[in-house]
Amino acid sequence: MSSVSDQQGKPDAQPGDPQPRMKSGDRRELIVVAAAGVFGDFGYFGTTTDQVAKAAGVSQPYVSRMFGTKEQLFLEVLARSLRTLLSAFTAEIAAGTGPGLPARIGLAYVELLRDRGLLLSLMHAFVLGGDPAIGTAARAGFLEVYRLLRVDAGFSAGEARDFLANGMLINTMVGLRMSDEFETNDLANECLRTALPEKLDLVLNLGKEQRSDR
Amino acid sequence: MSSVSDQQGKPDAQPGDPQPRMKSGDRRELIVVAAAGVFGDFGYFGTTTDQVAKAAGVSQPYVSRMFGTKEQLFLEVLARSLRTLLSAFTAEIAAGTGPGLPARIGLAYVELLRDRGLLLSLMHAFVLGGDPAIGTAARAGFLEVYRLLRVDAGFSAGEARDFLANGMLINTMVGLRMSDEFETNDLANECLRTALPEKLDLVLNLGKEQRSDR
DNA sequence: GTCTATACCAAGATAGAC
DNA sequence: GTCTATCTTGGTATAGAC
Repeated sequence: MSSVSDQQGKPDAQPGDPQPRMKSGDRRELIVVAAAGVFGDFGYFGTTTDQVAKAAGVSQPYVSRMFGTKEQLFLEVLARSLRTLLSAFTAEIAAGTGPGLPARIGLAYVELLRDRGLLLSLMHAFVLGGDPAIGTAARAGFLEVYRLLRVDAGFSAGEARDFLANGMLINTMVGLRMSDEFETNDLANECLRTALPEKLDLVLNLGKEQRSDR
Repeated sequence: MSSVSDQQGKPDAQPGDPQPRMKSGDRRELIVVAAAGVFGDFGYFGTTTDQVAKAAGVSQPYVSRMFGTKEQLFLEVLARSLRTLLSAFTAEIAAGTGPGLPARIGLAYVELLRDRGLLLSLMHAFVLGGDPAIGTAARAGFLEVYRLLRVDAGFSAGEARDFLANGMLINTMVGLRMSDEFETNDLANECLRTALPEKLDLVLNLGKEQRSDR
């Protein structure tokens, strides 16, 4: 997946560099993806539209112009995150139900960590349930995931709970940057290993990236 | 537990009402408790010092004056939340280890929902692990809880994980205000019942309060 | 110890050029 | 479609009175 500005043969997002013109929809997608990363790190209120703009390599007013409000942008990030998650799960279900499904959906979930900020943006949305717009969308999204697990995937109520509980724990530990302590703290080490028996390396690599771009 | 201003025989926190003088430490505690509620609803960045001041019935500059910065205030809320949680767990351990301990600690955890904003403030802190000050404190707190479970309470790694995972799921559903949908949405209903086999009413009552003071 | 008034800054959104 | 310049608001922190 080459970065968009490669089509011009130029490096990404140089500060004052005017961006090449682009179809509105493509640029929109680009900004939403960049926004997911920033919202994942700082949450809805903690993120500025300028941070998003910088991450996407466009000007701050352009972000406002394109999405109207920061809230609208966040809602689009949320929608994209849920869409991606639901289709990843749906793909596993389509690949066959049966005793192996929970494990496969679990792996698919962890793989979503590759999509920078996807799960963390969701998590930030989930803890803002009191917000009129965000809370409504977040609840609906969570319930849609629950429905998919129970109905489409055929999980029992207990299986769905266990799955979601583990997911929330993983999200929390990623949000906590627990991987920062992986080598230096035995408890952190064990905690990560226990919560992520598979794909531990994914979280650790993620942690390195995060540390380097602060 | 009577509210502090009752000692004056007056109703709480009237808008322009100058607050009675009080020992600095008492007022501090009062503000930290009020702040926990607000931070729990809106998170660190989403909360204004003015909201906290209103909730505590003092003036906004007084909050700044007393805590220096919003960050310092949040760190004190975080510290108080962790202290309360750890001593609740410690009390259960002191009451006896053995096969019943996990269940008792689980109940003690859910009881913490009575302390408005306690678990939600923690949750907001956990997803801000990238913040230099908050992240550091949050990681240390989380690991201290993990240590207590593994060492003091004698949980196995798997038990500790299961316990924490369920805790994070409960926090998430509370943050999501899932209880808003309890009566109208069958999936939400089942999801809450499954995650909170005990003390479901506690979350539902909490939900009512939250809805009424928005 | 607590308030009122205010300075100061950061951030979201708008206007208008290109 | 995208930028620069700017208006406006809201929020933190400070000064100073009581």
